[in-house]
Amino acid sequence: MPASTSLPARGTYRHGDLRRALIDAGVELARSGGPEAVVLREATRRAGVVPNAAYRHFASRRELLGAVRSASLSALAVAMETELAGLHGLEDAADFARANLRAIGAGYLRFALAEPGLFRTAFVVPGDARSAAGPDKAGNSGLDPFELLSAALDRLVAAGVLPEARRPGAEYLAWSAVHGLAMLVIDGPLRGLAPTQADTIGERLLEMVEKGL
Amino acid sequence: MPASTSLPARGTYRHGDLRRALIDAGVELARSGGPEAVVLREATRRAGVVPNAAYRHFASRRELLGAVRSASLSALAVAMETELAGLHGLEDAADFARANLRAIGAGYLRFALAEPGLFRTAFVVPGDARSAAGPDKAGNSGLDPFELLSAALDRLVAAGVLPEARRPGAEYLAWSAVHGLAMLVIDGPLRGLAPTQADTIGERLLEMVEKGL
DNA sequence: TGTACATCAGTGAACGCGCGTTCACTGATGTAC
DNA sequence: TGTACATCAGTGAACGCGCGTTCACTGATGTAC
Repeated sequence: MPASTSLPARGTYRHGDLRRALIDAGVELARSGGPEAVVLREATRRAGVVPNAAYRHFASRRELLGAVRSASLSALAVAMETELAGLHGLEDAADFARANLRAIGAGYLRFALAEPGLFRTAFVVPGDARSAAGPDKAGNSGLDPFELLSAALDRLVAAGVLPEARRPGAEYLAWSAVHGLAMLVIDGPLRGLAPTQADTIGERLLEMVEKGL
Repeated sequence: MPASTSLPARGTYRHGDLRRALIDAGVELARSGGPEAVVLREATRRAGVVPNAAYRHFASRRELLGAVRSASLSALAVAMETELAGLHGLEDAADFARANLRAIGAGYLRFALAEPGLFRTAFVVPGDARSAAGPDKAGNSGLDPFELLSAALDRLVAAGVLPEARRPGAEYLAWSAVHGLAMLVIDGPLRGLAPTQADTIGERLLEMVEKGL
């Protein structure tokens, strides 16, 4: 006898790890369409489950989106860490600290260009208040994107490149520059830019930040 | 006899200038809720007209949104021009050129903070291809926001502050920095920031751009 | 080791909602004679 | 100056859509004895 179309494709009544499956589906949706594409019904469809089954694991669509947002931030952190890991052969502490900050920025930009949907999702305004740092937003190092940037700036101070007096709030300046370029290129008026052009501008932007900070 | 609720509130059958009224209503919607709040049916409701009447003036919701977007860009240009007009008593051409660029940036940031909904609408990706510059996006000077920035940078070169070699593409660097801060503050993780703090960071950011450009 | 039972993850059906858009229409306006 | 008529801006009714969410349910699992 043929399986009814309304019956789940999986053989068992229980799913196994529906929460995980819904987040994964949500991430895929976010990847291809940004935060507004994270539609609860579609996520359940992809998980092979009836729509309201989601409410066993999330109180609302917003809560699912929040989980997807954390996953996106975590992916961003990993991209930044990957870029950091690529640094090599820099003996001088000052050079290393500088390269560090550049790597942070380059990783950020690279991720934004490679995964615009996830990038936009990572920065959606969370519906619930609780948006404190947490391990679900972090990369392999345990630091989230903001903390990675802070660490790079601290290293810059430690190496004597950035005067201590200019350190407070420096996150916001560096972050603004890089975030702005990302936004303009993936979503804004610089949308048409070829990836190589975007890279070039990214280089110059990081140069400007380093010089102007 | 009481007016039927489905009849228009206005006395006459013809509206007068429905196109204008729909754009105005759309701008109000964008002001309070950003681009996604520009809902065709709500705009017609506010104009006191039946939903499909909008199709006499716009081919689709997207087209209405496009008109609202142009109006938002125009408002941004005006805010920048207003800031420029406030400059006074700068004899030295170099000082003036520098103040000029700062005013452009400050106007941009001020508008983003004062009208986040319109700001976000101004930078929504237009559905139709034709997004060329046009008078509908411009301020009183006839220049749109991007052109205002370009002009300020040109002045910087003319005054000998910015080396000619660094001029090409400088728009993107300056724009990125300011746009990024705007985004982080109105929509992003810096949402909670007090306006005075935002101003302070804005100042420092413009300093960084000037120094790093 | 085997059985009874509580737990609770997922089902099935339905809800109300507001949206964008299409259709055939009506009646105010302005122009030609 | 007055009348006939074409134009086309706005009406009225309806469509299909997919969404988030609620309800009472069913049946697989794991635990207590």
